Amino acid sequence: MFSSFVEELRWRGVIHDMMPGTEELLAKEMVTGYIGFDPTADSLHVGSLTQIITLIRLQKAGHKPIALIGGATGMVGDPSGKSAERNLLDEETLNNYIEGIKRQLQKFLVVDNSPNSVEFVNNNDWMKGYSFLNFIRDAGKHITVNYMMAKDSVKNRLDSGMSFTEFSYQLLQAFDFYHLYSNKNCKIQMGGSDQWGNITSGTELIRRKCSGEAYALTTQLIKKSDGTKFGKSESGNIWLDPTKTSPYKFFQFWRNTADEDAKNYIKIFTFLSKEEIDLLIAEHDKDPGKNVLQKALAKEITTMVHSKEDYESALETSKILFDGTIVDLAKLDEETFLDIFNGVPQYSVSKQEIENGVGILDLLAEKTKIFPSKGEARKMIQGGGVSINKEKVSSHEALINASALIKNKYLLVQKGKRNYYLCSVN
RNA sequence: GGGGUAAUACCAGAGUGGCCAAAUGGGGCAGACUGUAAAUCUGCUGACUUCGUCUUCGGUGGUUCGAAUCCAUCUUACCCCA
Repeated sequence: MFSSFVEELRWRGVIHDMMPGTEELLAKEMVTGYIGFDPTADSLHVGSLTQIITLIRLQKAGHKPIALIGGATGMVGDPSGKSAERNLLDEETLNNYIEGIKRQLQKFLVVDNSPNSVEFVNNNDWMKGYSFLNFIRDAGKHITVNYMMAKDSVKNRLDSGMSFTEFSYQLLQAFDFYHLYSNKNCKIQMGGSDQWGNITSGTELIRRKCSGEAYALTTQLIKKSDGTKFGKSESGNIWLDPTKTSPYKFFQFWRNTADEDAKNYIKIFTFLSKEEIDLLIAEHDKDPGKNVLQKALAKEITTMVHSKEDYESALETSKILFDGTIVDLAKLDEETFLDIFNGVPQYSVSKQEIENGVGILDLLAEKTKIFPSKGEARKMIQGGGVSINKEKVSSHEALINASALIKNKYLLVQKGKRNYYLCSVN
């Protein structure tokens, strides 16, 4: 049963690199493996999802996952993949970040009584009381600067410069691995492909310090077919925290996956079986216009990250916003109506103003902040990009009055096809 | 330390006295087509309450009726010599 883990990752196409012997070890016994999450924000985003899922798969294969929160490493900053030195976070910010990330991880990785239950650790717990002098004697003595300099994360920065602080990062992370190896018999560290250098510093330290054998497995960087960065939307990062990215927007993010990407993502991000996925792909190929894969993706991931209810309401909202008519909207009772617009930006306008009739530009740019200026609102209207109550606004001189209100209270504004805003009057 | 070259909007990159809010490409936003895709085509892309007004071409000061463009100086970057 243990053998399935690497096999599973392989057909899902997520493996980037492995150290020789990794697969054999995983086939032989229950292995403890860890992945580190650095607190660089108060929430994880979809980019971290790959690693969370890898941990879950490890556990499903019968092994024991450890999720490490980088309370200590977060104080230093990982130079991997970074072209310039970063600013240090202050302690208060960092603590907020740590708490936020811990809460999220706990939602995905549930602790139970089984021998392979997930375990949470924070490297600050063993680093905070560890003196610099002891560290450079215990860990530093075993790793040469020459070895550290050979890492890409360092080499790439030799021209532009790099502080000693960031240079030390790989040794800190290596020490984490060593610590977990000797205290928790943790033999594998996993991570994104950019972590290879850091991870192998760890296996090296383990080998030199206690002649131990430890292993590394890294996952592919998630790519988009159009070459842009995965995990961003026009309005920024897609966060896992529902207050930062609403479940509706989260759902839409996956719903809008390109055809070429959907086939990969469904393997990478869902727990559907090979049979189920093959079926979905076959169905998708028959009629790509039906977006079978995108719908399945959005369903699986929204349900996992948020909840079944959130998925259903996002689906319902999408149906009404994209396929519904204004009549459908008006028919809903008020509670359902508001529910639908839960994830949509809202503005309120005074009743008085609407009753007197308000110019469309005033409404869009002044009464609300849907557009930053009248000029921009005008340009968008002239380009045919603004709709009110699903009807295209044809003139920037249009006047909005009470007769336009849905349910006597609401105005639905659309910027383009996919950006909705709700104005309520009171 | 000496010499050369450069700095233009989100990025790249033209422009070298008035026709310059500044070519072109990319990116972004929107429209058409479609499938809430892709590709393609079209429009917008310094700010502002249209006409029009205002602030921009590394900083500062100058020449001129008029400067992104000429001069001086400073800053920064790259290159060459030491």
